[in-house]
Amino acid sequence: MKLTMREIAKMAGVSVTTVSLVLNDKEARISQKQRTKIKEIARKNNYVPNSSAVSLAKNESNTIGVVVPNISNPFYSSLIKAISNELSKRGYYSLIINSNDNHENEAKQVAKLVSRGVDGILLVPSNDLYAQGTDKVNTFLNSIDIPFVLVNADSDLDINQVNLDSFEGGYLATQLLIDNGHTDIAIVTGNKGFVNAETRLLGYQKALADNGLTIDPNLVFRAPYDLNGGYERIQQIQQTPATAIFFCSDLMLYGAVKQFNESKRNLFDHYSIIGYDDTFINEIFNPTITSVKQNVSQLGSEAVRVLYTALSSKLTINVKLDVTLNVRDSVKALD
Amino acid sequence: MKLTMREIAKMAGVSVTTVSLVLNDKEARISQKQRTKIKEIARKNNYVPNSSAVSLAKNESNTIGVVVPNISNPFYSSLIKAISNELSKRGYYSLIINSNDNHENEAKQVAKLVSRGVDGILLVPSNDLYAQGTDKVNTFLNSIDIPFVLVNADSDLDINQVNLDSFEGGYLATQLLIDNGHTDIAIVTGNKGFVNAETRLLGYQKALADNGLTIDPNLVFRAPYDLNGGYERIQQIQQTPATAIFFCSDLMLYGAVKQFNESKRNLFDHYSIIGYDDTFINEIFNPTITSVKQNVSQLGSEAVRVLYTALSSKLTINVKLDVTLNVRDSVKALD
DNA sequence: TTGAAAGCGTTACCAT
DNA sequence: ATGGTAACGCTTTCAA
Repeated sequence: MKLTMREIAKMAGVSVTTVSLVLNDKEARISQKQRTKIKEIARKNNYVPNSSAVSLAKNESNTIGVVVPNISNPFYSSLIKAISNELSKRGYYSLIINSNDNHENEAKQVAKLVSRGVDGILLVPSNDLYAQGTDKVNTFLNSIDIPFVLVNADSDLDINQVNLDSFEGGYLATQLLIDNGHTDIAIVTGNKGFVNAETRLLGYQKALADNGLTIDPNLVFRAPYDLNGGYERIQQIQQTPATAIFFCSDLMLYGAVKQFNESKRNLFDHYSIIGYDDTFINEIFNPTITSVKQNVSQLGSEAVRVLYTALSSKLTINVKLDVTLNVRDSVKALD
Repeated sequence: MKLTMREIAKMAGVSVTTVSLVLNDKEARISQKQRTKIKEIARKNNYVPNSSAVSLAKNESNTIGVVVPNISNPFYSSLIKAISNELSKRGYYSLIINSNDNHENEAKQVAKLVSRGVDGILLVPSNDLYAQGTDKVNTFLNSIDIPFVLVNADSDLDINQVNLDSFEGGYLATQLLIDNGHTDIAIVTGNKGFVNAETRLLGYQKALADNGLTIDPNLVFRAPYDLNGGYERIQQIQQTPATAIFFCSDLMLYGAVKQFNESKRNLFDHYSIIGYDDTFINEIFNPTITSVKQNVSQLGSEAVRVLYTALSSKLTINVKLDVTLNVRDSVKALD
């Protein structure tokens, strides 16, 4: 059965203080004899500390709350994997919560996590939250009164944040299309306010401008970052002169592929295509799909690193990670 | 700052007992007046209970450990989503741990979870564990001395387990192929011992036998359930007279598609294909891919339900969930 | 209808 | 070098 320090103390004929000191490897002045004896007893009886008691006494839980919009989305699940591996490496447990991309639920979950006594929070915000506008976002962010870091999103606030460089992503993708001779380039970015949607659009626009191309607002489309978003927008894009399309998420791209398949056509025969996220499935398609590759595992480990320092210091850190292009075969030179 | 019951009690001019009773909505004999007054104070000051203290006092943590082989694998991430949503619905937190498909790490993580004081464990075992053989598996399973349920795998032991019916999956898939006139049907199942690998194979064999077809051992292939597994096996399958292939995971199937694409051929032109898991991407391919559909969210919620009853009772439950076939276009009649 | 107090398993301060 | 004990914030039994 569950053994307590008190019992070990009794067995060893010492006080609980001594046991605690020894079992926690404190630099205290305890004789080597006692040390080995106590440790031996603990080991033999297979002692495990009661973490609720430890948390209560130390007022810390060794647990980090991780809030994400959708655990099963490929991007988020890779991120979670990176985060939880890094956290576990540092001796922390992760309490992973699904906000279901709903800002009210998200707020509720964060509150519960705080009450639960987590030491800190890694917040991967929902699009639903960001769609509420900056004021709402800021109010929410400011209401979190324990150490936390905003992951995969930007904020003007002076808070800890680590994000991938979406501007660069938008720029690189667009530049590749331009380099291949395209001038009528459509973009399908996230809905108004959605996480990273504006930044990717800005990168796209800057690339066009830098190359002396005009920015045609009729080539800018918006949708949720999912299958359906792409499925619907591709139907409108066909009304435009676009020869190339930059989808700001691979899922959208797949949705477009599906739409074309349904009418027995091949999306890639009609357009040069570039996606975002570099989902593993991109190399399975024919042609293989060029996509903006985000280093998700780096995003996760940086987020943990930043939170870790936030746990013991007051200054805020703002990290922006580079992205690259994984060039494959879905972009063809326009002739 | 953090408010405690003691402070609320002081503000309300009552005892902590009363506060506790009220805030926990106990059926106790407290006047309605006090009730509203106390609740009001708590609400206004935004009181949240300290869960470490609650856990310590009640000797339960309201958290469940969930161990999975790979958080970012589409199948597991859907399962995690279902589990954690269901758990949260029942007021539990989930401590999700990645075993990285390594049985030693898996054992270590389970031990940590126990010491952490979780109320129970949902174990989705690694293939690496099952590949060690039944004895090792049983020893490990028997060593877990808190309520737990084995998820997505079978065991001869008298323990709680909930799994999808892999025999049925194998049978249905094979029957569909047979119904379409195929007699030389290759199967790529998991490696020896891998979770559900034998059962799917048995379903395949039974379907062949039931239809009076001979079971050709040369058409049985084994591989890890991943991209590479399919990529490699498809090269060997081409040496056989097979006209149809049953991949026991969609990932394997994608690997085979990739192999064909690389040599400018289309897998679906050469074979009737059926996969397993019904990953969302299957409807994006051309042709869309037929696959064995497992009701993952049901698997998750059943697992939670079983664990929930296990928390308060001693009898063990063994649940097997039906699977269905999601018939699309990748299986063609042989003429 | 309400309160006092013991107890949950630790930690950490203060003695000795 | 070691021990006593308050404290952490809550639940629960027993009394009033």
